[in-house]
Amino acid sequence: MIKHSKQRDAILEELRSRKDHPTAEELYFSLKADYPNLSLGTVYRNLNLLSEESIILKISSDGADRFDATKENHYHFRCMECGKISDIDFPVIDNIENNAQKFSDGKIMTHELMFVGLCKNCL
Amino acid sequence: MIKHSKQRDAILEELRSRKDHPTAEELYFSLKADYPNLSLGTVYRNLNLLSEESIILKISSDGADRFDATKENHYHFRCMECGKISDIDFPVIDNIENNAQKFSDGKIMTHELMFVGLCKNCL
DNA sequence: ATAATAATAGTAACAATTACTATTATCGAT
DNA sequence: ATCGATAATAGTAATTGTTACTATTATTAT
Repeated sequence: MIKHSKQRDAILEELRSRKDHPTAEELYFSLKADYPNLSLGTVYRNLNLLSEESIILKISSDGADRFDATKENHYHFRCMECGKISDIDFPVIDNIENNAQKFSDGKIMTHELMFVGLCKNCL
Repeated sequence: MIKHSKQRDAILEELRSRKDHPTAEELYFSLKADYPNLSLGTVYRNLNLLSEESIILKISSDGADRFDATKENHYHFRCMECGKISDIDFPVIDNIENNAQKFSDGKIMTHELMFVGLCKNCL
């Protein structure tokens, strides 16, 4: 049975308020101001819990995992220099999972598209 | 100046001989039979070196990074249950980087497409 | 063959994440 | 509202994946 917690609410709210895709540690430091005795483990535990529930998205990349509060599928851009990940407004490719299904003997359920290059800052 | 090494050759050869996408540790144990005093650090160092040279591809995912000897762009399938990554023979989407470029203020250089679901084994 | 130096093995250090444990907060039943 | 059961937390320790360090070995140009 899952109980409410102020910390979890705050973590989700903070993540939703940001358009970047922060790491657990970045969220932790942002929240530390309002919740001085928040624990980093709590941030990790809740982010994992929320991503298991598909309420948020976990993005694995070089270095620390990043998190994204947007639930509808959308695509990302990663800077190969600084590692920052941002959304890209490229329209989601319709039906691609059905098309890909014929090439797989597993069951395709979703897809992730990452564009990679150099961000404005690093150029 | 870059010098030859038996270890590097063996690592690349082993990676090329496999159609899965092993982790550094998996490669290390495979090679250990033929190179009993191979060091895990050597495997990591060479895999990083080879991926910086774009001779191989590093795939970051949940848990340990995985490596792929195929240089031309192609797509992958990740099992959300066991984490294994395999190739999928879906045709590479032509021109997608140019199309995406208009949605980005950075410089898009490549793209990565990952299908996610359940593999045959885990179904 | 020699000298310069890149690469290695082995180990220590590090960073990101998870596990553990005693305490606290939540929530349903009274 | 209080109580009891237990989920969640804070704080810390442990684990995992990876990189850094150092003395030794291997490679290559001369």
